[in-house]
Amino acid sequence: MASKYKDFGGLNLPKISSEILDKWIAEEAFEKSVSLRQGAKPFVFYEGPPSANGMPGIHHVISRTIKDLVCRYKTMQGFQVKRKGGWDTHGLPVELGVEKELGITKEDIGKKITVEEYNEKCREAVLRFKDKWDDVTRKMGYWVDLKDPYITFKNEYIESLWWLLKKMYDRGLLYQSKSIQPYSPAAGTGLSSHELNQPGTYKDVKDTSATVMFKAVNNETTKFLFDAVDGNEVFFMAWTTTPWTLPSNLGLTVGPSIEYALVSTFNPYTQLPVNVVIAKNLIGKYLKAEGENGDFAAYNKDVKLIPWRIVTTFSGKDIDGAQYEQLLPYEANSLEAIREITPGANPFVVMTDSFVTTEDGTGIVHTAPAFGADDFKVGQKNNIGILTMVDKQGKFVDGLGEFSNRYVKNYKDEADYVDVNVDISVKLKLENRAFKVEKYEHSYPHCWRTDKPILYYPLDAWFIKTTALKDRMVELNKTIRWKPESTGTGRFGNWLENMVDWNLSRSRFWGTPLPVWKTEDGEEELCIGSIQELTDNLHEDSPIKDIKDLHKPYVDDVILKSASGKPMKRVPDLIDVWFDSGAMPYAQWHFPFENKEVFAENYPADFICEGVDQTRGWFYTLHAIGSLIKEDIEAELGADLLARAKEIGREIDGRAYTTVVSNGLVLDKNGNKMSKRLGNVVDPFETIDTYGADATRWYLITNASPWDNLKFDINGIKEVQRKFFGTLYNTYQFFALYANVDGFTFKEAYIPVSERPEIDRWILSTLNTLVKNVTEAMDDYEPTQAGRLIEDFVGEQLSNWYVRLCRRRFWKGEYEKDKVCAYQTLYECLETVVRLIAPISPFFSDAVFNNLNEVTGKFAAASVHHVDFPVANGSYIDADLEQRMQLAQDASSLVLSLRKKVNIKVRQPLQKILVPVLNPAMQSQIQKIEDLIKAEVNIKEVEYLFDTEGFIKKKVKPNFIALGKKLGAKMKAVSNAIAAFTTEDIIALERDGRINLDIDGEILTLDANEVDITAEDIPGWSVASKGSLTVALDITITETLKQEGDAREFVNRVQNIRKDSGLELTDRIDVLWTGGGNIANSLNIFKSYICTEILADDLLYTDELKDGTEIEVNEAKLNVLIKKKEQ
RNA sequence: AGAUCCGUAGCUCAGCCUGGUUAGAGCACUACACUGAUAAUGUAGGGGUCGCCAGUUCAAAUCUGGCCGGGUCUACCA
Repeated sequence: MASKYKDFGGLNLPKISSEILDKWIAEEAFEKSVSLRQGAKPFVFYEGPPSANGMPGIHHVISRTIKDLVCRYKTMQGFQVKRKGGWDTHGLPVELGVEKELGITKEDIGKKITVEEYNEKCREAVLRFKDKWDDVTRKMGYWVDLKDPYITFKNEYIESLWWLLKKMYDRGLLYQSKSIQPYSPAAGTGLSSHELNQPGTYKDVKDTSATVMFKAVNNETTKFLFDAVDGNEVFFMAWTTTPWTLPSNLGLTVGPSIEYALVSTFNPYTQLPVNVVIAKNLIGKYLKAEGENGDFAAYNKDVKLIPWRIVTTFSGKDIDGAQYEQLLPYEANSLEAIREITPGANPFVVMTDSFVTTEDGTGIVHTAPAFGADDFKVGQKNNIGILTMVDKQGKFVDGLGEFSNRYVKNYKDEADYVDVNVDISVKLKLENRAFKVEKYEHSYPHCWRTDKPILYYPLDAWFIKTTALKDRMVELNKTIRWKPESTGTGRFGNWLENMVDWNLSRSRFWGTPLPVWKTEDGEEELCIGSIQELTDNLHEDSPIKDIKDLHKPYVDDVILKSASGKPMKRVPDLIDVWFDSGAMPYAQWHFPFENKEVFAENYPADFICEGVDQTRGWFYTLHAIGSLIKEDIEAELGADLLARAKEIGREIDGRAYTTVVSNGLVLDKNGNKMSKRLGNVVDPFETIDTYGADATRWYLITNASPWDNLKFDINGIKEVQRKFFGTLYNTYQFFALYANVDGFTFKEAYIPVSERPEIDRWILSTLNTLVKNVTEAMDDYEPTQAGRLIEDFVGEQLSNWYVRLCRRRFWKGEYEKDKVCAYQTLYECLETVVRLIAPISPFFSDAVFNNLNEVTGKFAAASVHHVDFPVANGSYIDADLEQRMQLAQDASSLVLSLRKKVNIKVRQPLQKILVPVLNPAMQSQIQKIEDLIKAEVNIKEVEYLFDTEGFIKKKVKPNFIALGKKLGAKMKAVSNAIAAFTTEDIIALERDGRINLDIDGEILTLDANEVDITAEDIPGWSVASKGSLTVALDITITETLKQEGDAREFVNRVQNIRKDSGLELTDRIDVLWTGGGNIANSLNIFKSYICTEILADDLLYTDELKDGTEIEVNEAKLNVLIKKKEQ
């Protein structure tokens, strides 16, 4: 055990962190923090697996700080908190990274590079930055098990996923269907709705939009239109922001009850007279109101104002079934081609559907069934067929004339890309088929990885029928504690309400294979739920009999045998990577193949935390899988394990987690999102290395609630470092300095708090109030509040008041009871504070804790993270005491401000202050802290004024809270009456306890406790007041006071000389002085006082002094020489 | 378009749930002090139409409605 408290020798948080980190690693502090709680109730935390194929950013630090502080807090509260780390390893981010690195595209896989080699590359790439991640994890002080993480590409992990999928399959919750899916040509894969819902996918882009004219066919339905325009051409106008879908157009959709108009006008591009059909209230979007019924005859290309008139109006259902001529006929989209795909299809008709609105465009929707979910639906209903004139790489197919093989968007980043949408529009303009072409800004979804616009595309896909369990998911969500609550009820709740089935399949290479095998004719199908099942169903011709790796391409070589003996091949799809992470509660333990007991103890999670962007990501997939799989989990665990789980507080009800914290984004200091593009990304390593993990974490947590977006400003960290850690550091250093001098090691018996001085009892009361409040805040997952409370305590109460007022107790006098009280009290404060801050600030707290504990040995623990969180001792809390200390602080502040006003420095003693007391309780409160005030502001006495003669001028204000309820509407009048009170009125009110008021002829009785009476002024005195406290200062400086002031000034100068000369605190000195003029007398009178203060054995006047130091005391010049006495 | 959060001093934030006296802190700035904790500290000062407009109320930063601005998310939006 050390005998001295260690001197930090300067506040270097990064250095402290790295020393503590070394110590943790050497002592396996993390592992111990878990093993020490063996047998305790578990607090279950799930780590959302990051993908280690990119560098960690500062935004990863905030959620990990929250995760860490909660886990540390719960550990200190006595729970056992295992934290298994994890890595998300599959999916698009990895694949695209590899593609980029190898300079290949999806099409090259299997050609230029084998799938085997490609997947091997992915496997290598996926943990490329694992070291960096582990490094940031360690450096930021995030305790998570890095040695035994779950990794989603492991066979065991995949096997668990297969088990889950099989269970869903058996329940009919996994099915195949063709549907219009968001598809990323650049990535070559379909996207799920939650991938589409990643932040940043919807972007405002300017696209070429075209309002095009479909030429109507004159028949029974449209006859009334043609008749109205004397048999001239009639066009249906439709608007599109995706002209590339026009070759795939097969229909037009109108709203059945929308009012349409047939308008005669001119085509602005060709100046030809045209008759167009458009929703009546959208005419204004295309034609100026002033042009209505304009002069048709005078129109030519130089006339700006196009004349138009409404020929007739009708409703959408009137043109239901109307036919039109194909807009862009080519070989590939001919009627024959259409009917080859969809026999009996009847395209190019006008249909009705309720999804049509008149908010945009023309009220007539160009319908290409392949490229929109609504289009597909309405197209199927009306059997118009389906045309997919764009291939999976995002380019037009052959047989589309000049547009064949052109990319519909710039998917290849071609420098000389010419927008085919513009070319289509130009062509239509020339053909008198375009009415308006313009750039249109709208928000359009983009692939979350490639940043390229997605398109909607008909795909075969496998779905999980989440909608079947919607009610359960909604109900369960109501029992999950969300921080902040609104994310759960609002963002997540709404999402659940509007859920669609989970599009699970992905046509990529590196991922968990969908474990479904089919016969070639598609008649027989088998879903595999384990490796055992796979081997049990092997076909004798299967080239692979003993599978080593469940990934492609090996898994695709496995041929299974159907019930009827036919060979079965696996469907080519992989599954959504979000299923990987959403299944981690089960797969991390290789459940149910292994670890059933461990799983039972660790399901569901008590707490998870990720960024708000995970709401529709991980939070959703965890919740969905949990809800879907509940019965299977119960069945698998069996009654015994379920009962055991319940004993330790685990309840399996379908929830995968019971509390979820979703933190906001980290923005740059100007409030912009951090992005590589803007170059405003903050490097966590740099930040942590420069300012230390403690200051960084403290800043991230206390600056704003975690769910508010954080404007990250490095100056904020500097401030935290200086104000909070600097103050705490100083307080510790102060303690260590004197405790080392006096040899305080807490070996004396604990002095009962009741026997300690008032100020000790006060700080301990405040400390325990703090503990109580911090515990409440932490229990409520409000670390920001907890941190701010601690900051206030350390900065204001402990350092700035307790230590400042108590300094003399530490350096003066003998080592006796009062001093021991002071040491014990300050020690307890420090030790408690470091335990309170340990969850947020794990390094510095541990350093201070160790420094303290190594001397006192009060805890048999090597780390603050192995001890218990402080528990508030209610018997220490004394509200009266805290209140009167507040009075003392206020009174001192008032006196200091008065001194400032009259320019009398604090070192100059003054005789007294006057405090008017309004009631005996107030006097008694102040009397108890009188000595503190006197010492703090350097005055001799406090005089209480009981005003019965009207000496004190008083002010009265209504107590609005009390009176408001009673008076209601009369409040204003009464308030005015009170404001007009004379001093006599107030005296009468105080004396009688009530007064009658005449309010508009009505007599009201006003009770004394319905008003607040304060002393406002003491005539002839300089006063200051705050709240009900008023203080007057006697500024008369008598000769004695002046002499004492001189003596104090002198002491101060000598102390400075002592310090400058490098004397130890305890060194004794002799002092020679000369000069002094009119203060010489003061020094003689206060000689013994001075000697005590400066530890001088003698203070001698001499006529002449060489080598002295010249000083000035209250304008008198002296020369002083101090001599250190040898011991 | 809908949901949600945010809008209070130059900056970062309290206060709002539960309406009530003169709306508070810290940072920054200015001035003056203080200095056996000194990479500290105190006092004072400037700086606010509490985003805007209505409503409820005796009383609104606080409650209600609407609007504006910003962020995030959702959306079949052609």
